[in-house]
Amino acid sequence: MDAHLLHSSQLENNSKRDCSACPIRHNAICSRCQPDELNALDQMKTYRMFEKGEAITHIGENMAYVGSLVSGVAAISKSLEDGRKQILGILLPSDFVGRPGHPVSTYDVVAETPVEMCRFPIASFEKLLNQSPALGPRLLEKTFDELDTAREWMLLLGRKTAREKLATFLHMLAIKMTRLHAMPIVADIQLELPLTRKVLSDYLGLTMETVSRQLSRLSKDGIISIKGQRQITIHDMSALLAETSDERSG
Amino acid sequence: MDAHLLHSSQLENNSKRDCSACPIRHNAICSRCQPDELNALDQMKTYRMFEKGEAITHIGENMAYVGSLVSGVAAISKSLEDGRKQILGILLPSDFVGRPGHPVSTYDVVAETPVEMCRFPIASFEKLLNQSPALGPRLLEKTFDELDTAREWMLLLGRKTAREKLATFLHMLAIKMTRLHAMPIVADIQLELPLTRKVLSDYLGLTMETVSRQLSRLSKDGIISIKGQRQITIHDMSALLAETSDERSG
DNA sequence: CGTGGGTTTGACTCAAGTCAACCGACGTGG
DNA sequence: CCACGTCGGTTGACTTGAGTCAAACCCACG
Repeated sequence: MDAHLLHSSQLENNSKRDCSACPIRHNAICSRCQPDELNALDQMKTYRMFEKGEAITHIGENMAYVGSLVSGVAAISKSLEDGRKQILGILLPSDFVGRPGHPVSTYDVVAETPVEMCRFPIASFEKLLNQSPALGPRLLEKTFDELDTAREWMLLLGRKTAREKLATFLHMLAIKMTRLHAMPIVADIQLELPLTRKVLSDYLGLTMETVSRQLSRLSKDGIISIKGQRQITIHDMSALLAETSDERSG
Repeated sequence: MDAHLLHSSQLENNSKRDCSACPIRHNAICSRCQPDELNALDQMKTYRMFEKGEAITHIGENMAYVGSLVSGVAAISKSLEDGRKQILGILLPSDFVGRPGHPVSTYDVVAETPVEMCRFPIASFEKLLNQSPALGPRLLEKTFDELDTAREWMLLLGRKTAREKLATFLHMLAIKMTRLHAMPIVADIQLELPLTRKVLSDYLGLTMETVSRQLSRLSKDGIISIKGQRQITIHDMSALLAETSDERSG
């Protein structure tokens, strides 16, 4: 804890990582920026680490920063008064956090693994947003993408069975992984589950136990197999797709 | 009702309604436009009526237009292969339809009442979007608002009970109505349900029967009363809020 | 090798879905 | 003017999928 915090503050102090070497350079909010805009962002950026389980922001907080996730995984969530929790989105590297113009956060955002963020003071960012011709359109595009993802999930949460939810999640994860690693879609895709059963259940609107049971059933049915608690192999992508009940799969 | 339809089809033929007299002028995508931009929009706009039940767009369609809803109510939805349907959002006057830059629709959008739209050819609109300093930020703001709404609904769909869902819907509707009509929040708020039980069930991720039962129960519990099938009176807003289980209500 | 967090599995419960009958308002046509 | 059909809504009886509670399990780690 202390060691880690020390590490973060080191990063915070010395780091002026070169944007051109940035791993999320071509996908993040800055991806369309010309050298002059990139330079302006470079001036105002600072890096910050969040450890696993740490809150990046929480409901009602007045955010001083917006920014991009550089590495790690974070979850956006909301809860009911008795603690029932729903994960509203998973943030991956290059995803944007914060809403320019609305500094008060409407969500909890928590690091699910160690997370590194590239942050901009919200006021400075808003100012640049009003001038830059590249920043606004990119943010709009990213926001539309998030809206599409959220609505896809609404269909899952409102209308899919537990088995369909798991199948959809695994299928989506497999597609993301193969795209990311530019792998061919073949038989026996190997996945490393980045989430615990509990987190997964909060993402799918289920309980831990139901997630566990449905994974077992998919395994018994030969569609996937499970090694340990995090290694999943998909044997039959088209069978998995069929289990999602999505329109396009029929 | 008939008068309204007549009025609208007249509009379709002759219409070049003056933007300054437009009922959604101060809320729609154009709300921040200066006279010159407004003029450009005015040049490219056409009005179109959709009758109740008619598709405004459907999944996979290549949209020729984007635009604003001027009057009526429409529903955005997605379905599974066996017909299970989830409503992803309700469109009210001043709401925007379409995604500039992505002409292929990812949703079904259906008129739930007679709907009037103010439409812009998508290519022309995109061009203007790149030049106008007012259009982009407003669209971004509207998209963020929709994202917030969608995520609020994800919590409802994933984690709330049937009773909580109904309470949340009624509470939200009451807030909207009182805001819209600038009414004080007092006891006995009268609502006219704009949706059938079936549509409501597709919005809340329930069946028609469950919606009906929960409304009856809320009525028996004295929180609301139901006159006919569309007139609902809320007797106790704070009791209703308590039934939502939302964080802020506790 | 113990200890503990994450996970699996079983037995039971219950909220919501399914299936079906019925109700009541409305519009149409004999 | 009444009979009829339709459509949306309500209610009841029954079923079921997912939740709850609890015990056992399995590595991973110190």
